[in-house]
Amino acid sequence: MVDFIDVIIPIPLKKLFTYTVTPAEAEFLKPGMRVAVPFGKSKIYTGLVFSVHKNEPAAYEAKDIQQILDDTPIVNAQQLKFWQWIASYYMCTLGDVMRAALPNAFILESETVVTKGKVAIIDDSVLKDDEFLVYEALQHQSTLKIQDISNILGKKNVLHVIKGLIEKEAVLVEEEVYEKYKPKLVRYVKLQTSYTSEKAFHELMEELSRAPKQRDVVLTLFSISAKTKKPVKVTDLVTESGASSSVVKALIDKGVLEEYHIQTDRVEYSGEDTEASKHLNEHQETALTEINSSFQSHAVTLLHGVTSSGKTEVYVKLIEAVLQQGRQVLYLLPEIALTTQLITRLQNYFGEQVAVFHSKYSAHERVEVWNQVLTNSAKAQIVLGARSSIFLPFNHLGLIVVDEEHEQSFKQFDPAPRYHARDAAVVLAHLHQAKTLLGSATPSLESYYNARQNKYGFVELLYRYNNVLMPDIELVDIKDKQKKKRMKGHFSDRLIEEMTETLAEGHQIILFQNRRGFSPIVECKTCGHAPECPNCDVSLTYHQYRNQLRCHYCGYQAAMIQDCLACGGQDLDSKGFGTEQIEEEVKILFPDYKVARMDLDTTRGKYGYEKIITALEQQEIDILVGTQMLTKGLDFRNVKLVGIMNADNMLNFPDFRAHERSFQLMLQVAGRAGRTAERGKVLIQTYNPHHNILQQVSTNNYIDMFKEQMNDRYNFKYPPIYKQIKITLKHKDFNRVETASIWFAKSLRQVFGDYVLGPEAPPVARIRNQFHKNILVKIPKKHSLAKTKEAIIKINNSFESVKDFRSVRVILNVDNF
DNA sequence: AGCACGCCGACT
DNA sequence: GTCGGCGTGCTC
Repeated sequence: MVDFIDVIIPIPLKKLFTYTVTPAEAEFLKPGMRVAVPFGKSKIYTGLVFSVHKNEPAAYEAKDIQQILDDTPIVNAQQLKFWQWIASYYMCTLGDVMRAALPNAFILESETVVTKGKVAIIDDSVLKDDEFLVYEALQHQSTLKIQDISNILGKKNVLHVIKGLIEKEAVLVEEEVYEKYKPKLVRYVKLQTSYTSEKAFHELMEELSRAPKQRDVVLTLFSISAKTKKPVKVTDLVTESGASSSVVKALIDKGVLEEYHIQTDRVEYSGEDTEASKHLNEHQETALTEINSSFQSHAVTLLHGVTSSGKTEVYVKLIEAVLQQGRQVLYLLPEIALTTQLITRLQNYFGEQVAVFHSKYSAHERVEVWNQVLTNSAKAQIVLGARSSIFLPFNHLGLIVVDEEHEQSFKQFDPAPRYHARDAAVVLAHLHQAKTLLGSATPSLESYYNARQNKYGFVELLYRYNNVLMPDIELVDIKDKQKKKRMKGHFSDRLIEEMTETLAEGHQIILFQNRRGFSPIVECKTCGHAPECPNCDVSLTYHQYRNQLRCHYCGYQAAMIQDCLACGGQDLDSKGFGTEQIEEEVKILFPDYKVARMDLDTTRGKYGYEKIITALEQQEIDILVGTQMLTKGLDFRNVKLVGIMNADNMLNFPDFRAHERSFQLMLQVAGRAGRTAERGKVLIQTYNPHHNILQQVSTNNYIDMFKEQMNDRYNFKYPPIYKQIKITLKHKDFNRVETASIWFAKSLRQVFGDYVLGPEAPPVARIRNQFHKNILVKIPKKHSLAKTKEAIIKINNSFESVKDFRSVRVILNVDNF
């Protein structure tokens, strides 16, 4: 009887792949272990064991596995279930999920390595030019990688050359697999055991009397180990003794010292002792009690707590209780809010038990966190992480906190799986029979709706900490101001007044400029021509600080043009206004104050973001101009005034959630003002002060906003009343996407009728030289989501069997908002 | 997704 | 006449 395993391969193929294993291997292998498997003609991939069985595949002969990579599973049974849920709900393959879930370092890939062939000397004349170059390079270097050969030949396609060389037996190729993760080892030294006796030690000192440096090192080592009674690191020894590391090396070579290595963690917390969690005020206390009782009847509870109400302290109390039961906690945050501010705050309470996991971590650091969670290490009882941390190998999860629940960045858009971390977290918690707490000052409509439907529990926290008043929000009609000539650039007289006053009092100011949808473009005043991206259907945006034109979609950059490309006119105008222009204007209006800017450009570096935040905290900045980034969970004590430069561009954004988002964004930004004793002030400049959303923002009226928006959602068949799936088709040939999308939409209409919208070209119809078409399927609550997806998959399958359509890329995006 | 196999234009 | 372009099909 032969044994088989089914494995997941990290490529977007719908099937699992079956390999043969020996009975001993079948006994050893468990689902969740990694194996190296041959795949295709020559490649070796990392597969993840999904099941071990004895069903021989009928249609083909299974290959043998190459190697087993783990001793114990690195993915547990609950995760595999979770992966399957993600794959089926978000309509992607298990391979896609595997790619997203496992730290990169776990996924080994083979690399083709070229070495010298058996025939020792080859007659040069039989080799072609390219072949000779490779052959010669191998005389100097024992191995070459495909990439090296590409570089040598200056070509991309080198496979033919290699093939020719193999035929002539001039080279051999092998597949080499690299273990990407190497534990970080720290060098330690100790005295050789033969010198540990007092007598031997004295003799050693005598012996070293003529080598004073070495003697010093040995003495230092002796004193450090006497003091700390712990292993001594080489680095510590070097710093303490002031000797160079070559002295230490000499001692090791002599056999006086012995060198050894201990595996260490890259991710280390070196903080003070933990402090006790704060006492809650009466409102927080009530909220906590309500959350706990809500958890009795609901697995998910939404906490609606206004900005600065002290939600974090409530979370801390909940987390403490869960930790006491010996269960793990996952604390999810939008990437951008994962700043040192919150991390240190939690570390102050929970010390070493907090592990952090986000995209700025290196591959190795991620593996370490993964392993800590997997082994339920004391160092990872609380994981603080961005959306991808839902994939960590939890085994005793007791609570998931999703903070800033309304943030759209919880949804993954680009590579599959296109999951929403908040929604996936609810499912994950369910698998662990854990509770989920969603927290926000401005809940998403879908969560609030779920709470009103009693699907989720609901708790409110409506008082700010220390009973600070909510900021006073004032709307400024800039249309009127323009008419009366009271605008200076983009600043109304009201805003300038308030700014002057605030600065005079020694407080700080935040100016918010929503960049999206309103970027500075360059336009010729003579002919109206604006330079466009050669790869995408968008105008290029002007970046002052490097005097460049850039495309936000594909990253294309060009030098700023001197004269119009169409008519040669010299009079160019940079339209629109971004953060840069606001910054310039502020500098002119308030030359005596320090202005800084926070947007994608200024926060690019590794600590760029932290630098600006710290500068603001230290009050080195008086006025901060920024984009959305400003909204995310930052706590600035001294900011008193917040100015929203233009509310209209977000309100008019072509998206069914534009109003909801504007409301959330404005209230979040407003929340940055006056977080301590003094009441903050918010000025919102707009052309349309009577807009309902602005009225609701100014009165902080969530309920009205909710009711009105829900009414729209109901009327126009949008989420959360209807579910929706977006289907995007991409191809470099416009006509092909056109016909393909019409065909696709027509097939969908045969099943779903009027619930299908499109095909429609998105606002930017061409990105990276690919034309896009969107089709939207709306699914009423009464229809089964599973059946709908089945039908879509069926249509997609027949679509793919049409020869002309096969090269059209189809992207399915479930809950595409 | 890669990667090999197979059929048509621009160079010696 | 070849070299190399990328359309099509398969991967246990």
